[in-house]
Amino acid sequence: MKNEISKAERIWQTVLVIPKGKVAAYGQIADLAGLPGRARYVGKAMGQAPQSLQVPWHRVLRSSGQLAFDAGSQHSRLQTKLLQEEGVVVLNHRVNLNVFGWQPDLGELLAKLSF
DNA sequence: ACAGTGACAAGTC
DNA sequence: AGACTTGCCACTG
Repeated sequence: MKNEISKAERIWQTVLVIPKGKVAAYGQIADLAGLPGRARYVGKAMGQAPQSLQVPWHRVLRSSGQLAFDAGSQHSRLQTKLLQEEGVVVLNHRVNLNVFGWQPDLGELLAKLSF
């Protein structure tokens, strides 16, 4: 025990702030988590995130709006399903960021992330 | 310490 | 629009 809050935890915390019905890009999460340029690490950290945190990984996708997983894979289907259940329209393995893209509010970030 | 790896992103053709 | 190239840097063996 030594490092209090690892980078991965900051990422998880940030993802947890994504409101239901919205989606965010990996790079965006990395940026909000205070780790600009660490988009790749975000994805890796997601895989390590424990279930107990209930991280809404399905609300995280690529900057282009495409799902991060391979089309047809079990993961992508689950992600699509979860998103649609939240009201997010997923067409052709992608999401319209103009409509469902998350635009973080400074107030909420301060309240939940306390940066 | 070093090299390989990666749920990405932006640029080029 | 699709395929390829480069940059990024934390993590792992």
